[in-house]
Amino acid sequence: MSEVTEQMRRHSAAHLMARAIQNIFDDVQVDIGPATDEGFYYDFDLPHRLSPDDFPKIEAEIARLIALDEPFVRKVVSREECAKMLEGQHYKLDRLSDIPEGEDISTYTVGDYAEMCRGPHVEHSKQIGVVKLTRLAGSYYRGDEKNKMLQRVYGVVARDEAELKAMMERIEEAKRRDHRRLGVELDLFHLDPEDPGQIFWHPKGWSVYVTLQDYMRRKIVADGYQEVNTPALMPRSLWEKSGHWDHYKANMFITESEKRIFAVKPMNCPGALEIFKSRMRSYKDLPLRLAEFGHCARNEPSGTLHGIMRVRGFVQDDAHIICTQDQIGEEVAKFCRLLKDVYKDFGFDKNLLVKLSTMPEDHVGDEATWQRAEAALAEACKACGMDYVIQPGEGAFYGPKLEFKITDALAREWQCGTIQLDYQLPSAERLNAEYVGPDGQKHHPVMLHRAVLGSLERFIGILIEHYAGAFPLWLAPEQVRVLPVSDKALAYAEKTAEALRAIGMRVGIDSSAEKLGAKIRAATMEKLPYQIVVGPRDEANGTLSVRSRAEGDLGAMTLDAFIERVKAEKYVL
RNA sequence: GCCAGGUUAGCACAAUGGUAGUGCAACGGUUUUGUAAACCGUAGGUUGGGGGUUCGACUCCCUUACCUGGCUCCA
Repeated sequence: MSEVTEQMRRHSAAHLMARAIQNIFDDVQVDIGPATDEGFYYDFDLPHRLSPDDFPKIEAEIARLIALDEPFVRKVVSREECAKMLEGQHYKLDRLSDIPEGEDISTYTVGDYAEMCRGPHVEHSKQIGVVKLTRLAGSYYRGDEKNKMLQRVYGVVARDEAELKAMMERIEEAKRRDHRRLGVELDLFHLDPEDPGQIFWHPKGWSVYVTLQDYMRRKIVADGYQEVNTPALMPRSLWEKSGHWDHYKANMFITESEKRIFAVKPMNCPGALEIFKSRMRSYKDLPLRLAEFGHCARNEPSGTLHGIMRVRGFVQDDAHIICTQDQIGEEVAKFCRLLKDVYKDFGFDKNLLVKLSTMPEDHVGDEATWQRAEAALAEACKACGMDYVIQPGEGAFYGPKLEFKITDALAREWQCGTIQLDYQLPSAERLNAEYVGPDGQKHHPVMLHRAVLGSLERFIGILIEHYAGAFPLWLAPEQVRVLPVSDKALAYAEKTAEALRAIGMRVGIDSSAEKLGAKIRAATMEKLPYQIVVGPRDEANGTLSVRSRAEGDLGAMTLDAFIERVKAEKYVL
């Protein structure tokens, strides 16, 4: 028999949990319970409202079932036999009807408990190990919010108590990296419960923000973009023409002035097209790459908000490329090169997940155009050596897209970069953007919506967790702090700080009355890249005593030597 | 928005129906300090908001806002 995989153990644990819950509670309807990357879950519908207080009882029952060490027995059955077995389990029966005619229907039986399941499973229940339930959640049947919400129980599986403990410690470590926690500890930003989803950036957090933004600005200017800025508040008439009023109104913040309705922009694209339309455009102007760090507001449902990663007010490193149909391929490839170049600077180029979303059922435009567009996206990925997975039918109704995803400290995926093809917005039905072609006729251009970092807010959230708050030198809000050993060294400390500020470094001085040890501890807790200790001895020798976050005490060196060091480390990227 | 669980001082947490505490941070004083926490003192709260039960509520019930974990959605 084949080896027992982690997936098999998790999936088998899910079966035993379903059995345990049915043993304990009455009138349990079971849905499905797959293994996940982390553990497993199972969805139930039962009159009893499950709570974490129920976990010990359920875990004990699962442990009892595991200890019985019963075999998991697979059997191929007829549709009728399976339906008979599932009598009264209407979610399961509904799932049974999904299985195409002619396909094998298998069941797994363990002890007195049988379930329709594709498998595979462990051979004996003891192979599962230790099961711990971790959390409880609601989940719509078949993932559709129109359906009933079921109760989902999540759990993890470990070989033994020691491995379980190690798993729990990993979760604790991830929590320590959580950007919401570090954001407060490092005094980067705060969120006000009275103003949900809006970020108050503190001096240090804003330093990271503008440093990142300036970096991105240099990158895009070098790549042929021009930066623009468009109004935050735009009139209803514009949103009606763009289609947002019909399709996006629920997510827009709407306001009124002198009987006219305005909306805070949820996207920058109409603004970019207004600029394009402000004068007659020639095919010689294309591609036109208009970048905008525009502040957008989206009224996201309260349940979706998450720290600074999912908010209601944010800025994307947004740009709109207005081009001809023929230019799409080259523009997408150019974008992918830029994205890869940028991600490399953060170490995100390696485990990057690229998703290509193709034509949905509900779409505009003919299929041939869609196919060409999808091919252009796929081609661009290949040209840059990026693997991608296809998400069939997940594209926007106006065009296919590429999404670039990064994983946070708690293993959640976040979409950062994206490039979306849009045939709709520039069309006559929408904002009616036109250029004069070589034939002297007017044509509608194609629009590419794209962002490399996604929203700056989300990207910074990911960076905080990625670096565990220890920003690389170029991004650190305070790159160096000078620590005078006492007031007597204060003048020399100030002179040193001035010299470093003169080369554009962000420098602080700890002039508090604390002892040196306490100053070092404080700077260390704040994760500063460099600390420079100065005292009478340094002043006499004309040196600095340097401490690096990565390497500890580096001993005495001259100011010039330190400057050489930070230049080599690229204190500006 | 939906399901579940939370909300106690700036932060991290305690107090299971009977006088709201501890640590760090803050503030004041003393100490002038050489590589991860000097010492002493002070102040800080209508226990998220509102309502109810009770002689008495941080504690029990209802309601509301927000947060957390998922689901749906999404940068």
